[in-house]
Amino acid sequence: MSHQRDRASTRNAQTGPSGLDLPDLPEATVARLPEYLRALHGLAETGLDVVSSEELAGAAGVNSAKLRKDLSYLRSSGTRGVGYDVASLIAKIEYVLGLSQHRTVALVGVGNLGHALAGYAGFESRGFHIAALFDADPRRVGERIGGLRVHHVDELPLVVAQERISIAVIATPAQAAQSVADALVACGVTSILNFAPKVLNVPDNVDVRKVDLAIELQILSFHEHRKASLTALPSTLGGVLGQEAYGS
Amino acid sequence: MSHQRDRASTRNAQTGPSGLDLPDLPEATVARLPEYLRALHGLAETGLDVVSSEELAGAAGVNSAKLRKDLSYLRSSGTRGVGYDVASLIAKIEYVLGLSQHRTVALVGVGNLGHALAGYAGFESRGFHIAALFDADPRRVGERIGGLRVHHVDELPLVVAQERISIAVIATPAQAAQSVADALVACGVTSILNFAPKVLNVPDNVDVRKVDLAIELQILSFHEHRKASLTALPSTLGGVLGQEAYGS
DNA sequence: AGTTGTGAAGCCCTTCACAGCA
DNA sequence: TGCTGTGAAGGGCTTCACAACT
Repeated sequence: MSHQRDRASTRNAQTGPSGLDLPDLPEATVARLPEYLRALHGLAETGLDVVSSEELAGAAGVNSAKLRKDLSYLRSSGTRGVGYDVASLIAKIEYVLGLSQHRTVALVGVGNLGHALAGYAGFESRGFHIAALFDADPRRVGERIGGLRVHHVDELPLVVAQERISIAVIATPAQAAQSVADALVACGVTSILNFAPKVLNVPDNVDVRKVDLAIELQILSFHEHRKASLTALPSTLGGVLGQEAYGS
Repeated sequence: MSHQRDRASTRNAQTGPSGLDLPDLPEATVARLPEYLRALHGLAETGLDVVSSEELAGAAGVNSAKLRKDLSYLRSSGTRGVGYDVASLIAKIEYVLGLSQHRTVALVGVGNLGHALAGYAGFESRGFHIAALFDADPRRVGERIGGLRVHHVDELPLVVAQERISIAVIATPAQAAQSVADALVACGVTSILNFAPKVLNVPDNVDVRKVDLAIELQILSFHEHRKASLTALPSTLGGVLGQEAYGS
């Protein structure tokens, strides 16, 4: 009965003692906020400081009604007739996503893929600090990658506690993934990004997101297959489908 | 007005001239078929040759009603009172996903991430063959990665035609992604897997799927933030939430 | 007896269309 | 006048619960 990111809608607005005040966001909205954030940073760089829902939606690749509804959950503060203030919208989204503090991340498995993730600049620039690397292979332990020493997985409890890590990335082979997840959970890690092609079994208080590269290609393959079977049709409108021009 | 994987439900069942016969699948189902396939291969390796919806659903991390409904779209042929034949279900899903033929893939951008993707064994083992590598950096052109020579992007049209490539992976920096996508589309590529943190603008007949690693972490960060604000509550049931045991 | 296949109900999310406000 | 914020309608997906079948 694993759940693997199915839980919907965050619980009701809660006002914590520390002035915390997180609104009740649909999961679909949460998944889009990072896209808006990325688009906003792009717009901010161009010097723009107010943006309409139409513009921002365009930059984020969604439709504007959806964007407005999403932002409305953030006790949004656009100005009617004008638009949204770019800087304060960035601040609000970063706050909601918990990015006001840079978050430290552990990465387990520095093989082919893990090695690349360890060096991926996009993490540091977008709110995350990879603070520790681990591998089970003794030959890899001690290796230095981008200024970080690779620890043996046995050191997980120690390092995770020291660095106050709550998010981990698993980039191990499939057969090692579950035991690594168990170890991480035992150390108190409560969020896992899993690149191993394996369903992870974790307690309900732990969030797992998965990225399976082959699955993404297989989904595309399906659509290729479908498109091929459509164009192979004798004389339907199949051939014309999807040949419109594309916009700005 | 970009779309970026929004199109729903595949069009109605079409029986092509070549005996093709693709059912009308909800997009959500398409996205899960690869998970079932992965689970089935795992079960096949253990020697199992019939599996119930309950077992398979467990292995794939979904609930059994959903699995049965998904399979029912494939003019499914389970046997009531018994289960599904593993081998023939594998064959059927592979057929529907268009994996009966190995698909050739181009990879553009052999930097940090692209380099890792080029060497990722999971592609070859799950129906895909990376047939060509490209980069815009002249210093990288000519380099050999896993037996493949890196081409300059200018050679895209030539090589894509030669190798009959219809799927491409973009692993370039964000600012190069759109022009690479344009070039790919011009060569006739109709499916793109995009790792660059940038919304791509493509014609409607081209499918794009995106993987943004930082976004995945940001979504997890939100949940960390939320969990933290819950446990900070004075004395609600916040603390107890998600402390149940977890199953098989 | 056991498991699949599926109508029906419900939920979540998207989209529309416009009232409300600057 | 122009753009946001949102009620209401609509669509797709999930889940339930059981009839159908082996």
